[in-house]
Amino acid sequence: LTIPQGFGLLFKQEVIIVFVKEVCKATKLTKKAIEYYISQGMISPKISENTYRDFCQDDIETLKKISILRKLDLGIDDIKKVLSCEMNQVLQKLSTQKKLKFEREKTKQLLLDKLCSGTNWADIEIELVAIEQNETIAEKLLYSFPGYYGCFISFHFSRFLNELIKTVEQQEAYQEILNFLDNIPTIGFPKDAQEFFIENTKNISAQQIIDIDENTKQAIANPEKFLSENKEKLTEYLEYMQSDEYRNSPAYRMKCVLKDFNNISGYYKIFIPAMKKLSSSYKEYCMQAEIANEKFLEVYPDAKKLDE
Amino acid sequence: LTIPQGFGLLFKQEVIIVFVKEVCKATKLTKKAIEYYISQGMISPKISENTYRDFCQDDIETLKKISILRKLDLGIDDIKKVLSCEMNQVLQKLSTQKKLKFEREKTKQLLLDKLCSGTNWADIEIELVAIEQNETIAEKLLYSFPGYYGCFISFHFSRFLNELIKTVEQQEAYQEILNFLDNIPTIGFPKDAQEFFIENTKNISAQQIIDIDENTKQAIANPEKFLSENKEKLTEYLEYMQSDEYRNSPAYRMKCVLKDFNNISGYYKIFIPAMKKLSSSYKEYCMQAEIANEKFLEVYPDAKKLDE
DNA sequence: TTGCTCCTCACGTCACGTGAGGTGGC
DNA sequence: TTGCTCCTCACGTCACGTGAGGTGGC
Repeated sequence: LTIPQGFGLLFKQEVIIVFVKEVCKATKLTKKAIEYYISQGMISPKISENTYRDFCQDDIETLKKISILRKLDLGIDDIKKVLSCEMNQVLQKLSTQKKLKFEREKTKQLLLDKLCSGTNWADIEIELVAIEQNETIAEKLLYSFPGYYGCFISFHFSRFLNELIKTVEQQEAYQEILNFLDNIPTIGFPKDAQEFFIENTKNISAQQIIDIDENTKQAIANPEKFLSENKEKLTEYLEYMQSDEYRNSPAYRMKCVLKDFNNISGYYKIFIPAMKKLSSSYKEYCMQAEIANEKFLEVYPDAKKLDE
Repeated sequence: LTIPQGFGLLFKQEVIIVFVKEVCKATKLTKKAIEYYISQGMISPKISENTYRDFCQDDIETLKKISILRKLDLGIDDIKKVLSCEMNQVLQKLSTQKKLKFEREKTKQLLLDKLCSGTNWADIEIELVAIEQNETIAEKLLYSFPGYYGCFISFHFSRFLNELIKTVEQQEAYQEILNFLDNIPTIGFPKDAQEFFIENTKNISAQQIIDIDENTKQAIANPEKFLSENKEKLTEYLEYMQSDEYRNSPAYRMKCVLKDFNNISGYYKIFIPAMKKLSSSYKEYCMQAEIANEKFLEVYPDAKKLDE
């Protein structure tokens, strides 16, 4: 749909108005949908003398984008954010949120099957409680921490949150975690650090985040293999980490910001211990991680310096 | 929550009323949710003289079930069906529907990531069209065929429906399929056959359906392996298929019903050829299936009789 | 009287869909 | 005049949430 508006204006002083119906065709949206988006201020076509709306090419482009984002299940408010240039920042969180929801849906799916094949209602209910607990923590993690970091730890920890709470100790740990996460906003990231962080990590996609997590997992599960297969990369990496280039990079500054925050907020002192109490699979993972780290330091003793 | 109503009535003629608040506690539902379910006729507690509602133990049990089913994302109408003893029949379809939706969500997820990492809008739009086409066909298959059979073929074919329509021939095939599926209700399964079918297959879970499909896929992909690994089972199976026991079983009757229907409805003459035109991966699959079948008949020539 | 529970009724949500009723140009 | 498009306005959807305003028992 290209409008020969130039010709119209040039030769005849005639104004060519683009009507809704054409816009509907071009965007495959209904009239009512378009009217709704107008009412939401997402586009603002001029209104001509005869009260008809006049859509410009920009309006149509915007509507096409809206249509796509709606089909990808974004809500109107999120679409507004995406359109107003916070695109990657918003999509990153939403994509992660969808991935997390996805895992829960999978579990619910299995529960439906279980119901179908005769499992009793009480057992299903118990498992549903576990799913909800997982959801609560994962969502709070996602939105308590800025940008990429929220996506990462939310995804990282949700893996360990599928266990049923059985003991009083676990129940207490769950409460501690909720308290911790509810109070994060008050402690908060320093605002400039937060913006800096978001700006520098907004282009990392949810898939990349998962890949990073998955790689770490594999490395920890089998450190010997990881160390032998990645000798060159690791040497390079360690060199880079000790270089001035790194010390002056945004990555380094982000690391420092995170470290400070984790110390001050109680991430290390409250959150991590509570997670270990809550989830035996997480505790197990931490133990493996420690072993892997020791093996790593045996091979690369220089790396000790980096932690200081 | 057990109410000593017996005692109350026996010794004192005193009526013990169970109030909403207790029901809220017992079911973890809100008052408003409970009121809504009452307005929908899902429970009908008596109303005592002082206009207070009096919930019985049955009401509470029903509410607990409703709560669970809502958390599993069933709508109110579906829940009504489940509660009115069509449980397995409904859950089977819903579970399959969810699985299909699930796959689509996964694809949409990837599209979100693609958008995030810079893929242009037009490419995303094209892929969205493919997802919608898949959805249209899969949904129609699911609800055009009764019980287990609808679940099975819907799931079976959706695997091959992720290709983009590029040629005119594909577009035509797509239309043929839609026409075919829209006219199925008019041809229809004979009603008694349909009931018979649903009755005999309602206990098959969505997971089992997928497993069956997956097994077939594997067998076709590598027939030699399948034939050598399942010698005993296959011999047993062929014997059973030739026995009077089988000829008198519901399974046999169902097979006949299906075969007749597939001949009359145009399933073989219209639907299958159109699918081959639409989807190259399905065409490929069919060719493999034919090869596998020949190999099978080489080893078990007796099986030829079964097809007549 | 106060504080508690219970009730009904009305309106809001979200992203539109479905008419009803009226205008403007050919 | 007829048939077409355009417009606005009101009400419906789904599964409740959020008050408002009033009753009943201790």
